Amino acid sequence: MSADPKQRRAARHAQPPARSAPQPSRKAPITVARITDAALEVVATEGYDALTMRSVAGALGTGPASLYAHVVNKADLDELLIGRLCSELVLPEPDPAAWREQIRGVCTQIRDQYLKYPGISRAALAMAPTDLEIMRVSEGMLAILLAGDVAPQAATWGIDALMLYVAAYCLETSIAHQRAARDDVAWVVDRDELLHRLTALPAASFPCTIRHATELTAGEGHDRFDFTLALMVDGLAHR
Amino acid sequence: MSADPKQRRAARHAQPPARSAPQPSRKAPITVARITDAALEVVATEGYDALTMRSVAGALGTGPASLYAHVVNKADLDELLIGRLCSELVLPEPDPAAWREQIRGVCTQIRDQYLKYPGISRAALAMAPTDLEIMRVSEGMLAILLAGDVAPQAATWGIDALMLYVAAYCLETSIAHQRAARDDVAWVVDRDELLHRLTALPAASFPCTIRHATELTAGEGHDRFDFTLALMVDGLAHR
DNA sequence: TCTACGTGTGGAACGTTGTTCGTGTCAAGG
DNA sequence: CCTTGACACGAACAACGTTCCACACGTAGA
Repeated sequence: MSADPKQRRAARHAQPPARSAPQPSRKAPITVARITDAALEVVATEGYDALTMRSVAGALGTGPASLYAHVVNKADLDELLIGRLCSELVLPEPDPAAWREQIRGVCTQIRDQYLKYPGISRAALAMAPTDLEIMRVSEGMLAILLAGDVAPQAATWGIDALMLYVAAYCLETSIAHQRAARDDVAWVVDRDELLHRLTALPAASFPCTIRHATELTAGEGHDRFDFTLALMVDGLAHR
Repeated sequence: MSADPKQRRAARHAQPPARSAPQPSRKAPITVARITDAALEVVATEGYDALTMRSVAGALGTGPASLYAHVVNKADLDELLIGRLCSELVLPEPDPAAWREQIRGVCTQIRDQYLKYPGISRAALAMAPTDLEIMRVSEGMLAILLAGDVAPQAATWGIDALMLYVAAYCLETSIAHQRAARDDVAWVVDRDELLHRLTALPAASFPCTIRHATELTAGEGHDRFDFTLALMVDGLAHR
């Protein structure tokens, strides 16, 4: 194996890494897979803010310097994590009769993966969509939309918009969740409190907000998400 | 004025700060406004990553500790910046005949403000929409949509989706811009290079991506943005 | 078999970040 | 005049990403 980790990253991007001998050497050496697993564990239990070089190194029982033999940066680690997440998505065989449900299904999978690892969508937003696993997901979604007879240009731009929205939505709800978990109990969840705040606004400046405070605070679970997804998907159907 | 900066933030949120004596004390004291100005200057010239307590303090000719008498956190500073940005948006008087153009106009203003301060949309995404200036914008957009006869529930959720998308879009393009500015010249802008990469993918795994590589790399300027905005706004009109 | 080497490991350290402590300074009130 | 309170800021602390360098160890060559 090469000594320069940048060359290793390049080697990772060359899709089939040939078939190197798995080399099950004894005594648990540090590998990229183990680093990725430990990092995802950290994010799942403590959130993305707690994802530090030191925290993953600690989970592996070593120091932070040991990671840099396998990973270029923290940005590289982020790329690995998103790649792993994307690799676990199941892309359906395109069915022209059910293309809307299929895309919604893929987006819901992405949403659930993001929310399973709170805050990781921030890494997804700050990353160049160069990764092969991400392109695999894009390819799958593109195939579904094309099977649904969506125009190619609308399909590509629509996929871009969908992925951006899903990531932003998950980032927002992740932040709201962990804020609610930190500041005592149920801070955002308490709809009555939020509704009271809205109606307490100055009536002269916020007439619409006050009149429709119930709609502003409405939505259980992922109603908002489902609405926006349907909005965009149905829009793609009509052009 | 109170000594505890948290009380000051609370005082800022109480909308009309009464009419305290302006107290034009001599010798340029540090104020929240001056901090906000200096911070926006830093972001505009060096990007959001360079926005440090030390950098704004340096721009003000002092040390970082001086800021904490006027600002609770860096998160509080972010909130101030977004509030300032929102306060500079002009909200049109709702015109039922032109509501689509009006929302697109507001979203375009938000976009241009975000892009004027590269990377600041990250702060917008990571913030609770509690701020009064943000609510002023929401109120304005809600008034426009309601004037356009959009159903209240669709209007509120649609505004949420629009603002999330605009922020995510600006974050992505800001990152792409500064990556292009750092890594030599034109790294992302070079469409031929990108197209070449796409067509170099394994044809067996990426048939759709390769076939529609031109559509994937298409779009000058904000074509993608305009497409998605039209997609969502037109969708809101039909429900 | 011994030896030199390359490779992965990890303790220590550097520079930078957000944030706090404590001291100094200056204007207003008694 | 002195006291008092608020403000400014140098210094420091903990934690972060990252790098340097010395050490251990399995393997190839003499």
